[in-house]
Amino acid sequence: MSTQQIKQDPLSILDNTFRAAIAKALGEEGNFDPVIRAAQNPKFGDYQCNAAMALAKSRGIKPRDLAERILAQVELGDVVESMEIAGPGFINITLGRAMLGRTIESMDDDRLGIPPQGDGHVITVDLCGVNVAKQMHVGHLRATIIGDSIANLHERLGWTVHRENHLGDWGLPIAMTMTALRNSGADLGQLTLDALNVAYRDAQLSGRSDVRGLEGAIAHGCGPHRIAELETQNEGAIENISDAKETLIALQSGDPELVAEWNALIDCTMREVFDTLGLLNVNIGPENNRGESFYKDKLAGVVETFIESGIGVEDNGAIVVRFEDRERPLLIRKSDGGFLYATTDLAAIRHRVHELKSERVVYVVDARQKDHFKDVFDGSRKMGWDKTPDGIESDLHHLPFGSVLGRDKKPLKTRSGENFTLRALLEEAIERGTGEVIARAEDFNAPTHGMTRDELESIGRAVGIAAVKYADLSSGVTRDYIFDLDRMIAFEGNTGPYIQYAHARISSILSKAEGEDIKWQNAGIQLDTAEEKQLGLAIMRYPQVILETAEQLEPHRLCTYLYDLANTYSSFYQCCPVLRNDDEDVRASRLRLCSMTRRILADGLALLGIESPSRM
RNA sequence: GCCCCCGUAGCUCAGUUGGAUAGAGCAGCUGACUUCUAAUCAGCAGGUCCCAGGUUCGAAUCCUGGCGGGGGUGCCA
Repeated sequence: MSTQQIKQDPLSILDNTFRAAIAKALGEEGNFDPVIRAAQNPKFGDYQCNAAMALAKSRGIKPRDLAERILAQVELGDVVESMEIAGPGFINITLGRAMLGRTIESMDDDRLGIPPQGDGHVITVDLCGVNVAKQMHVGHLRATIIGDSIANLHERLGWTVHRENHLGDWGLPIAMTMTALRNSGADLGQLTLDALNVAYRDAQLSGRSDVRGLEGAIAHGCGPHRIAELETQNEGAIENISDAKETLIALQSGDPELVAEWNALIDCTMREVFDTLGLLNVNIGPENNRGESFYKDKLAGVVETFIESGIGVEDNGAIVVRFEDRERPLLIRKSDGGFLYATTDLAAIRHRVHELKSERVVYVVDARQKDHFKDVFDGSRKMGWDKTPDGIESDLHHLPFGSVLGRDKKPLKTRSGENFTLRALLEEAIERGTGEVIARAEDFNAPTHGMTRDELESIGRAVGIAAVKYADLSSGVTRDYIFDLDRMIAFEGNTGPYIQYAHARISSILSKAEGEDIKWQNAGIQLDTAEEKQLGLAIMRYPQVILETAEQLEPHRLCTYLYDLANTYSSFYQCCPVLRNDDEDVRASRLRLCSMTRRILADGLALLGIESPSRM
């Protein structure tokens, strides 16, 4: 992914031209980065070339002299309107309006100027990651919507995308929950996820016992947090564990009754999970389920392979992988013969890279598992498991996201100390959004006035969900953030609804133009006013933003761009009458600018998993 | 103990990968609706970029050492 893939736009032309000019000016062979950047301040033009200073210094020339020599080599015709040298050796570039207009016209196709990157690129996105018998909570919000957005972006670029919902559907915790449910005589067919969740928690509390783990933790100087946690666990009963282990063994060996119960457990969980995912408007369904159980029969083989290659070694009865640069080993088999989540993750990497042939595997998992993924990735590299069948080194990438906190800056809990369910939070957001939409529809002049209750609720849902998702996606993924519905639903400034609103206003203009049978689809784009030109420059940047957002795995870059585009449009909207303009050519040009802006806003929002109502 | 992340305006955050006078939103103040949707726009005010060194033409950004907050740290996931 690089700028070179976008051929026709002024930015690429500037890049290529200055690249060549620098070599000529220096009289040297070589590929010099021309450091073309958008100007921060309009008084410095639209773009600038910042290469002269660094290059001049290392060659003992005056930067401004070098800038002069570079400029003498540059032949850009009408791509630029003017260029001048400023400050220590900046070359400020003002783009030609006609060329800019033609560039935007050329972007007016079904790809909006985004170059395809087809050729069989494959990516796996590990996202959502719900656990069977547990409610979705805010933690899953991020793993779901960030992952969905990353997947969307790569799809948009023509990649083959595997969305993998790595369910926690196997192992002792599940067996313990099943045992607890059996003992309580519950009817699995009638269970709600709430009841399941209670059973899960109770089973965890009553069953945890880990004397060896505690000793190890103390011996290895673990933090007080971990030690206290393990001590608490030890206070629980031990018998439950052996019960659960029996259940697990029976389940493992295919006991039909248990397998049926296990499936019922999954069905019960996923019914509600998919309801919630439906509210969230993400593209994740049953076809994306590939949980831990998928890998259960591969774990013994994984460990054996590691042992045979000498990379997995025995230590106190356990099998570990050691690394040269860290003390912490990677445990892949417990001393009691059981496997760990690292084992499953290794099997999953093997599958994703070797079977699915992914050249990129992105794990959208919270930041606390950073060390774990570092170890698992390095462990798989030691085995060469990061190589696709074609020998490509796969980019194994943990995308660590920060925690969602309550207003007290502590993990979000209800009064009684429970996790909020994600569904409850989303429903509240939808309620707030709907209330707002209905209130505004009461205004006789509102475009939504007179719409049916169903229509208004549909818009309200889109607005409420947009508020939550945009608030999450618009700040850097690694940061923690405070879940504050009041702020998210404020709908002013840098929010999802603000962008939706810009989209709705444009839609309104375009539908009026259609009603008046005004033709503009093939109009020449004119950028005579400052506002039109700024809008044109913003439109032009879209393809590059998409490439960078996908490459860097940073959805907030797209958010920042969309906000800037919506904002730039609003200034244009204020200053540049469209339908009211008497000049047919100007009117048609502006309509085409409106159309491009609307399509980019809708496309960008869609990539974030956010809907774009045409009225609100 | 060791490792990782974070620290930018009163609050919430950007900062184009080292460029010019550090930018937005919210909150505050001033102005703009008989007007294509005011969920808007134009403007004012607001800064020890945690601290101290270093690297260089140039540092919020890179390197070193501190301070403060959070997280992780061998048989849980």
